[in-house]
Parts: sequence; structure tokens; C-alpha cells
Amino acid sequence: MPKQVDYESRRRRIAEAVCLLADEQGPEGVSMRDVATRAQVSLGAVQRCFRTKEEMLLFAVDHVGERVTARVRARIAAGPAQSAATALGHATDEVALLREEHRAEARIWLAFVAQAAVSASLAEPLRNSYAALQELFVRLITEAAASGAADGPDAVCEARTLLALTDGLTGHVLIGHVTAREAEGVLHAHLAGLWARLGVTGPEAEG
Amino acid sequence: MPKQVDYESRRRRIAEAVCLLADEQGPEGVSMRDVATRAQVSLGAVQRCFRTKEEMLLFAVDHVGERVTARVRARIAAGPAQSAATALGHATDEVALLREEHRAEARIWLAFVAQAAVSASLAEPLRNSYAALQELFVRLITEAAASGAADGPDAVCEARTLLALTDGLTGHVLIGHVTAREAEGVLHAHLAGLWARLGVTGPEAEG
DNA sequence: ACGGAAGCGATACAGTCGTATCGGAATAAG
DNA sequence: CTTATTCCGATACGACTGTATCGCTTCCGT
Repeated sequence: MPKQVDYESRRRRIAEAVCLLADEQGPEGVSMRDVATRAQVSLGAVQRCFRTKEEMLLFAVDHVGERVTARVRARIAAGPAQSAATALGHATDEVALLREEHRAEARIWLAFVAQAAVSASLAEPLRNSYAALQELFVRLITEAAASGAADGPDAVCEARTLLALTDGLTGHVLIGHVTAREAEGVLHAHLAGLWARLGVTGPEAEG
Repeated sequence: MPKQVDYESRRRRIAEAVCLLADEQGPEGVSMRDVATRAQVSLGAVQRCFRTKEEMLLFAVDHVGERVTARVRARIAAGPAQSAATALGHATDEVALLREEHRAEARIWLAFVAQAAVSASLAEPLRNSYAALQELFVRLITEAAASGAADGPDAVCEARTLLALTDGLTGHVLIGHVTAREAEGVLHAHLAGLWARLGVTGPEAEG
């Protein structure tokens, strides 16, 4: 058998190139040629990895989704000694992609969401990522509520609220309607309200 | 002087064609030729109305923004006898674009937001629309709070939360992560919490 | 009535797009 | 070493993009 190459790693590298371009030039600026150049491979190599452009974008969006959720999970696992409330705060911080170094990911995400609104095939991996994040939020909220007094009247509802709020804030920061700091303030205020609703004290010390 | 034509109305018509296309085929599917065809004018006519494509998109996004905010205002003005709380509920319903007949506008908005994240010139009209909506929300929240007991600790913060939440929910509905009905439930639950925080009863009867 | 400016739509143009194809280089199996 | 197969990267192709240009028609002002 002839030459063998690690397609998986190449696919990943190409996906990162897609992200870089989507960040810099927007969703329309992602062409196969530019992606190939950015990934430092030939156009043919990209074509061999992905039969079509949509296939490439599909892989890329999955890649980003996994990276974000992985980071969220890592952030939570990093401090297991803390309360569920604190963990939830960190998780939302991570999901909101407010920090400057994650601005690129935020733009990419937004670009994919917009495209997915008209492309059913692109929407599926996005739904999966959202489902994973929502499930994670539900778990944290339920844990936080259990450690407190009241029941969780609707942890799913709270999780959805949180997820939509972070997403919306991310978009508003990208547009420039609010600054990252202001968005952080809004998010933390909402979390404070959530603690109150759950009957827990919340994180007393803010890091 | 030779022939005179009503450019303003033609521009509006073209803007509507832009919206139709952005809704059907996504942000990438908006080409000058397709727009011209959809607007039932020649390509040259489009070019005469807008020097460049970006100019056209700029006008279109302004057009949509004004239409949405106008509808929100109209909805509020329609029932001035109601409480400020009820008015705010209606306003958020309108902004969230959850109803099926506004799904198109929602997609268009999302498309523009995504594009604006990398194009500063497109971001400006969007910021204006957001600012107008936020101001409107602040006013309604302040009024609602005044009719109640407590002060408005941070009406701006609440308004921003509401705006980001509606935006995020709209996106999630478009993706299919939640249904329109579920999103409505989330939104109304948040509003209920807001009434409680403001110390008002909120709308007792739901329309 | 007539001249000229404004509007018209078709066409031209250069560029980029995604995709298909192809001859040659590289390599594992015999 | 030979051979068959997998990968390579360049190039070809047709379609489409945004924009510029050009006769021609239409109509207002004098």
C-alpha cells in the first residue's frame, strides 16, 4: 500500500484555518483557496480531506463546538472543591466568550449560527453543542439548588435562560452595543438573581 | 431637467428584496443580480440607487431595524391603557420575533449581526437599533417600577438583560435548539421574575 | 419644439468561487 | 527492484460575483 497520511490531524488543522478566516473576514471570506493557504496545504489536499465545502464547514463547526464545551468542562473540573454556584459562574463566563482572546471564537460561532439558520445540515452540530451546554447548565443548577433550600422549579428553564442570555450578550459585545465589561456585569447580575431564586448564598468571594 | 424618479421608494423596495433573499438563502445568497430580479428592476437600477453593495446592505439593515422598532412602538401605543408591565411584555414578544410570520425578519437580523461582527460600517446602524430598543425597555421598566413599590436598582441592566435574552432566544429558535413555544415560556418566566424584583404584580390576565 | 440631462437596461470585464481532472511523485507490498 | 496504489499539487472549467461602460429612450426646462 502506498503513502499513508493522518487525515484526522489534517482535518483539524484545516478547521483551525477556517476559524481564523471566519474570524478575520467574516463568513463570506472563507474560500477553499484561502483556507488551503492558511492551513499551509494545497487546495487539492483540502479537497481530499473534505469532498465539498459544506462538509468542511460542518467539520469546522463541530470542532469549535467541541473546543468550547471542552474548555467549559475543564474550567469546572479545575476547581471541584468550589460550590456548584461558583462553577456555574465560571461556566457562563466561559460560554459567553467575553474575553478578548476568545473574541475570534465568538465571531466564528455567530457566523455559523447565521448560516445554520438557513442550512439545516449546519444546524445539527450546533444543536448538539447547545444541547450539551444546556445539559451541563441544568446539572450545575440542580446541584446548586440541592445544596440550598428550595427545589429547582424549572432548572431547564433557568438553563435555557442562561444560555440565551450569554449568547445574546456575546453578540451584543461583538456588535459594540455593550462593552465586554458591561456584559459581564449584566451576566453577573442575572446570576445573583438566580442564586436568590434558588435560595443559595452564591459565591461569596469573587475571583 | 429630465426624468425624475422616486429613489426613496425604490430603495425601500430593493431593501425588501434584500430581506427576502437573506431570509431564503442566508447572508451569502444576497447578490446584486438576485436582488434586482426579486425587486423586479434591472441590475442597473439597483446600481443607480446604491453606489455599492455595502451601501445597499447598509440601507437594508437600517430598513429592517426601523421596521422592527416601529412595530414595537406601535404595539405599545396600541394599548396605552394597560400597565407598563403589560406593555413591556408585549414589547419583548415583538422584539423576540418568535412568531412564525416574523421568522424571516429574525433570520435577516441574524445575518446582518453576523456580518456586522466583522464589518464596522454595518455595525453602526445595528447599534442604533439596539440603542433605541434598549432605551425603550429602560423607559418601560422605569415606569413599571415607579407604579410599584421599590426603586429601579438598575433599569439599564435589566433592559440589557432582556434585550440579550430575546436576541439569544431568537437565535436558538432559528437553530432549532428550542421551539418558539419553549422560548416564549422562558421569556415569560424571566419577565415574571422581573415583576417580582420590581415589586409589581405584573399583568394578571394573559392575552 | 428642441436640446440636453437623467434614467434606462444590456452588455463587458476582470476576478473569484467551488469543483473536476490529470500526470507525476512517493511508498508499501510482492 | 518492480508494481500497484495512494497522495500530491497544478491546472482547467464553468458559473457567478461586483462593478464599469455604453448606446438609447424619456422627459423637463427653456
